[in-house]
Amino acid sequence: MRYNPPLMFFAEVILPLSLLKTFTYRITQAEFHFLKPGMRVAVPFSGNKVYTAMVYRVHQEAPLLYEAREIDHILDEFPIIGPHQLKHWEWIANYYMCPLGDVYRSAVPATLILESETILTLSENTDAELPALTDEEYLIYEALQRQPRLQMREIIQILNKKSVFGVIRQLLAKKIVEVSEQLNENYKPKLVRYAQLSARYNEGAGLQELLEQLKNADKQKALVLAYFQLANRGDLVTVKELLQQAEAGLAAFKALCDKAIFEEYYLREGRVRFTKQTTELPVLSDIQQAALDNIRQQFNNKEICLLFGVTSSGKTEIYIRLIAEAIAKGQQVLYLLPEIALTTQLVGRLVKYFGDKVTVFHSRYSNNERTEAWENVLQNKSNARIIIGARSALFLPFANLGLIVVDEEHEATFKQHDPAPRYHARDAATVLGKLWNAKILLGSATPSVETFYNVSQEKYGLVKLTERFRNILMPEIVVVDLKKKYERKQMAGHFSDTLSDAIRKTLVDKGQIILFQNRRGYAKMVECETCGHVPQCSHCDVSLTYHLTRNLLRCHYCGYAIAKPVRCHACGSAALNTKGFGTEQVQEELTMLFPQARVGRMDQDTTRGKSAFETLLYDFRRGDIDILVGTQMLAKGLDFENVRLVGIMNADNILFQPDFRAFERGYQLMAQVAGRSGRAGAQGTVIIQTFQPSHPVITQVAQNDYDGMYLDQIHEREQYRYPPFYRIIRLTLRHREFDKTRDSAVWLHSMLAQTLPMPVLGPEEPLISRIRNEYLRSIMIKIPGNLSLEGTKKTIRRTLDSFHAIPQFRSVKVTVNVDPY
DNA sequence: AGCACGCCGACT
DNA sequence: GTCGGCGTGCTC
Repeated sequence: MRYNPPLMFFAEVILPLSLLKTFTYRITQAEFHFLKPGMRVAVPFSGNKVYTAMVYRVHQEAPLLYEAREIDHILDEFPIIGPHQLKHWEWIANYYMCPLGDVYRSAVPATLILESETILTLSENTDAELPALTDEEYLIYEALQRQPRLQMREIIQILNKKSVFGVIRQLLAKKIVEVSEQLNENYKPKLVRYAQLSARYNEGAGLQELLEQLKNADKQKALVLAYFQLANRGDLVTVKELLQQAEAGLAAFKALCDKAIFEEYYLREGRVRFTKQTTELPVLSDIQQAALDNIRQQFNNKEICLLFGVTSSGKTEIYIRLIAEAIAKGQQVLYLLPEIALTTQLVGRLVKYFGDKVTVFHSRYSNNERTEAWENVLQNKSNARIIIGARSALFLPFANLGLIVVDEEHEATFKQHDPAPRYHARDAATVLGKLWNAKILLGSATPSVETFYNVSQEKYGLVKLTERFRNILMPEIVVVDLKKKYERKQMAGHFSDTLSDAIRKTLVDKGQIILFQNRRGYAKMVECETCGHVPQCSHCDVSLTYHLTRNLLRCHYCGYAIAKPVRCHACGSAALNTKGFGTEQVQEELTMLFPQARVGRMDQDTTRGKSAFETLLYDFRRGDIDILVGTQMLAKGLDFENVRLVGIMNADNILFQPDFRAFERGYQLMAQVAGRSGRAGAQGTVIIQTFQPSHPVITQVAQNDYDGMYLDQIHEREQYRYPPFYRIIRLTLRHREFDKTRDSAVWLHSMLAQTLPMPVLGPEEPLISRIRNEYLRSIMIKIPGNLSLEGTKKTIRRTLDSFHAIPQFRSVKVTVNVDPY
C-alpha cells in the first residue's frame, strides 16, 4: 500500500510589508475551492498581529521547511484585483526591483488593507481579590473600569511613556487583563436616504384620494407634489432634495412615512457625483479629423501611438473622440495626467462630454473617496468608465480596460521617486495596456527623447498636429541677450528694458502676463556674471554644482570635482556668482517697477494649502491678477484666454541643471511656457532672457525646432551613455555613520564594478549628503542596450545579498531606483 | 512593519 | 546589583 499523504490546501499570499517573500498559509478544502488570487484574507503574522494579505495563488504543495499557520478568515467574496493587475504588480516589482508587498500597499487604498489593533480588556474573573498592583498597573486597571476596551495608543497616553509592554505583561501574569487583536474596518460607505411613494398612490384614483386625504396638511401635500416633480426626471429621489423642493421639514416627511404613504430606504452613494452628459461630442477641424483617422490607422498595427501636437493644437478633442469610441464598446478608459493641478480644467471639459461616466482619482482624495472609486472601477459601473487620475490611478482594478491616454507624457512627475515602488507611470501604463490588449495614446507638444526614440525605431506610431487650433498664431519669440543688457546698463533688477517695456505695454492693453522663474531645488552652480558661462563636467555633459563646504565644483553624476575657479574659464572675468534668484525676488522687483500692477506668485510656498493653487488660478483667469509669477508649475497645460506676454526671466538656470536631461527639460519647459501665450485673437509674445542667446536650445525654442533638439540630444545620449541607449539603475546607501556609509559604498561599488561588464559609476556623495541624520552615497550602473537587463538585475540582487551578509555593513540601508529620471 | 532576544550604560 | 537602551533577526 502506498502512503497517501492527507490532503492539504494552501494559500500563498502577499503581505502589505516590505518583505521580499510571499508567505504560505493553511486553508481548508472549502476555502481552497472558494479562494481565488486577488482576494484578501486576514492572516496572523509574527505573533498575534493580523494583516490583510492578498492571495497570490492557492495550491496543495506543503511547504517543507516550516509548518504553515492557518488563515484567520477570508475578507472578500470576489477578487478585488484581477489576473491582469496581479501580473502588472509582478512586472512592477520585478522591473523596479521592489517587494510585491510594496506594490500591494501603494496600489490598494489603505481602507482595504485593514490592520489589526491590540486591544486590552479586563479578565473575566476579576471578582477575585485584587492582587497588589504598582501605580502604573493600577492606572490601567482603573481605566478599564471606566471603559471596557483600551487600545495600545490609549495605554501609551495613560502611562505617558512609549514602552508599555512591561506593564501589560505584568497585568497579564496577574490575570487582570487579556489582550486580543481586532481588525478595524475603516471604510464607511456613505448612505443616502431616498424616498419612495407607496405604489398604490402612484397615479390616477389613488393619487386623487391621497391629495384629498392631505388637504389639511399643506406641508405633507407639498411633499407629495414635489415628489412627482422630482420623480419625473427619471431619477431616484433623495429625501434631502425632496424636503428642499417642498420646503418642508423632516417631521412632515416622517409623518407620511408613518402613514405608509412614503417609504424611506438607504443606498450606498458615491461621494463624488457628476451629472449626466450634456453636450454633443466636439466637432473636429479637418486637420484634427485627419489626425484622428491617422491614430486609428496606427492602432491597427501598433498598441502605442504618440500624438505629437504643438500647444493649443486641440489634442484634447481628439482624445475625447477616442474615449467616446472606447466607451461605446463598453470599455473603460484611463486618462493619466502628470499632476492634480491640471485636473480641474480637464475634468470640466471631460465632464461636459461624458457627464457622470467620469471618475476622478488622485492622492488628495480621502481614503473613502478613493475606496469608492476603486469599487466602482472594479464593478465596471457606468460612473467609472473614464478614470482621470495622476500616476496612482494606474493601479485601479480595471474590469475591461480598452484605452489609456497618457497626457503630457514627457512630464517628469510621472516617475515616483520616494516610497517604493519607484515606477514610471507612463512606462508602467504601456505594460498595463499590453496586458489588456488596450490601445495607448501618448500625448505631448514636447515629447520626451525616449518616446521619440521609440517612434523613430517604429515601436510607437506617430501622429503630428503642427498647427494651432482655430488659427491661433504661434507666439513671437524674442531672445534678449542679458550680457549686452548688463553692459549697456539696460537692466532694472532682473528685468531687461525689452521685458519691462513689453510688460508695460501689455498692462496698458489690459492683457495678462506670465513670468517664469525657475528656482529648482538647492543645486547651485557657478555662473559668470560677465559671460554667463557655467562650468561643465568633462565626462557627463552636465553642469558642475558648487559645494560650499569644500569650495568645490562637483559633477553630481560621476563625482568628478575641481576646485572652485577664481576666474571664469571662458572669459577670465572674476565676477563669479553662485547665487540663484527666485520667484520672490521677481515679485518684489515687479512691485517696484509696476506698483499699480496686481501681482500673484505661484510656487511651492504659495500653493501649499489645499485649494491655494486653484484659488490663484481662478483669480488669474478672472482677471483679478495682472501678472502671475511662477515656477515650472506654470508650464503644465494650463489655458488662459488673455495671456499676451510670457517672460522667461533667466533661461540659463533652466538649461544648466546638473542633470543629463537638462537641455531636453529646458526645451520642454520653455516651449510649454511659451505655449501659454497667445490664445484667441492676437499673436502672443514670449521674451526669453539669457546670457547665451546663441545656445542651440534657445535657438531651437525660438524656432520651434523640436527635431533639432531631439537630434542633438539623442546624439549626446549615445555619446555619453545615457538612456535610451543605456539604462540606469541607481543604488543609494544610507547610514548614520559617515565612515560606514563611505566604506560600504566603496565595497559595493568595487564589487559591482568587478562583476558587471558595464560602467559602474561612483560611489558618489549626493547633493544632499545627509538626510535625517543619515549619510548618503550613491552608485550608478549604466546598462547598455545589448546586455540583459534581467541578468544585470539578478547580479545586482546577488551582490546586495552578499553585501548584507557582511556583519559591519548589515545596518546600511540600500535603495534601488531603476530609471531614476 | 512589529516584536522578541540579547548585550552594554545610569540608576534604585 | 537591575532597568532599559536599541542592534539584529524573524515572521508562513
